[in-house]
Amino acid sequence: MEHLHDRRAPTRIADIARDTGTPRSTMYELVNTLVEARWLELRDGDGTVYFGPAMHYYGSDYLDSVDLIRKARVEVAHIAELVGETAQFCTLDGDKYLVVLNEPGRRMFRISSEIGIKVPIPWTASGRLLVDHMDADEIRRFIPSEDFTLPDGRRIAEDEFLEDMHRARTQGYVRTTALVDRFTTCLAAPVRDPAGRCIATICFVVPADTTEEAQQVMIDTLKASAERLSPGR
Amino acid sequence: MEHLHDRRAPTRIADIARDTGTPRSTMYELVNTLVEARWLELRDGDGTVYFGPAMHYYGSDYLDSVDLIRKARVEVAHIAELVGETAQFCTLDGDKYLVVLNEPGRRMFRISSEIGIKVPIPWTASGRLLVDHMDADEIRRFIPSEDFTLPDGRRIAEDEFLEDMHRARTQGYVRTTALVDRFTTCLAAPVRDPAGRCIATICFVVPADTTEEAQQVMIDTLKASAERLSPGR
DNA sequence: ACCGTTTGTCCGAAATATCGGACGTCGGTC
DNA sequence: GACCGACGTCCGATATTTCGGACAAACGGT
Repeated sequence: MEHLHDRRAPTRIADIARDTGTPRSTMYELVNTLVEARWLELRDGDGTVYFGPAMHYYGSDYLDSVDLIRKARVEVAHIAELVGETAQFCTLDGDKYLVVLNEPGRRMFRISSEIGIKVPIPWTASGRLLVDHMDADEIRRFIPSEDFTLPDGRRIAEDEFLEDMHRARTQGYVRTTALVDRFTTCLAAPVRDPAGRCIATICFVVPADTTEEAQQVMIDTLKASAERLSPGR
Repeated sequence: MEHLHDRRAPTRIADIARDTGTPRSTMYELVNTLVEARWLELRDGDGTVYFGPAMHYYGSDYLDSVDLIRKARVEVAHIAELVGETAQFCTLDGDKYLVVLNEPGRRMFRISSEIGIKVPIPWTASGRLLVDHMDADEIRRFIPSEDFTLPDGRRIAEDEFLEDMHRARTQGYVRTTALVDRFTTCLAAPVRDPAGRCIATICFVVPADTTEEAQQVMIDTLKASAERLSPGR
């Protein structure tokens, strides 16, 4: 299952066996068992398998069972529809950033969601909010050093990151441009627990050439949503 | 996992063991393994377990991988936001009706979704569309006789069902009131394949006292969405 | 038509998980 | 303070699954 999630594509059984180092005969038995239970599904008739409907049912049960996520679903759907851009709800998972909810905007430009994919904290706007309760030392210990290197090889200076973080805390939102992707801007606002600690973020992913006025509207929208999601406020 | 899905609530390990007839020690080992993999999650500190985040990630991958469902997500989110009522996307699973997508409306009146729960076809509005390619004989063979009995004991006459079905086909939508629940009206429109066969439905679940004008707007909305979802049209 | 590769199934030996019971701990009740 | 039931862990015997190799069928390129 993990392998399929990483590949994010229907995969042939023999390939799964080879790439995970599992004996072929074992993988065939395993997959057949899981297909019967509808955890997996045979696709296309070309012998590939991928996740089946049972995963969706169980996943929905999970979403409904977590209070904050259930509320966030409503907010994310609402603001994505309102603004027409891709909206997300994100948290930390260990020392990585994680997209929990993704609602694509009307713009059809990125189909694949990144739900469940872990990303280095410094690569993201939300990351600057999610660690803003730590001081410089704690952050250095918490975020692996290599995570400050972007996919294109550029390196984010540590004090630049800390500066972003402090500005974000005073402004109540954060904006980053051309971090992971040259043409994308991210806008994020913090969801905070009663102690003021950022436990999640809600954000927009928009083209970098979006007008400043439009971005201001989005920032206000995000702040309002984030406030509604912050427990005990 | 199936047991948790049926119960739809965090459950204590010992209860799962008892109710599924599994030895207690086995269930403890099993649950601990799955908790480590984040397929399950310990809740509340009261020793209950329920689905974990991994199920959500895998479920999202499934939704993204099925073309019709991916498109339906956009439609359902859109019309739920537009109208402010609960919208759903449904299909058949064997001889049962199944909610695949559920987007709650602004009305907060039913929190729990029914995603992945199977329901007898005659209990639903959509059911009258999903079998409308069959003749009376085929339907009699396809739908178990006991499924024509509603939860409150009333029985739906077979020719009444057939009549509903034919009316639905000519009108392009179906409306049912007080079927499963005395105060609820369902409005549904068919998603059809190029051969004209109903492969899914998109529907609203609204209070029975919703005005006729509002319902007409919803019906038009549903028909437009269903048309957009119908492949090869 | 040929041959090398991939696919899916089958088998017995070896590795692993399950089972059922025993046991210590924890909270409530009388 | 003694008793009771529920929780969680541990253990050896037993049942199940995995493994690796063998094999036939299907496929693709020359």
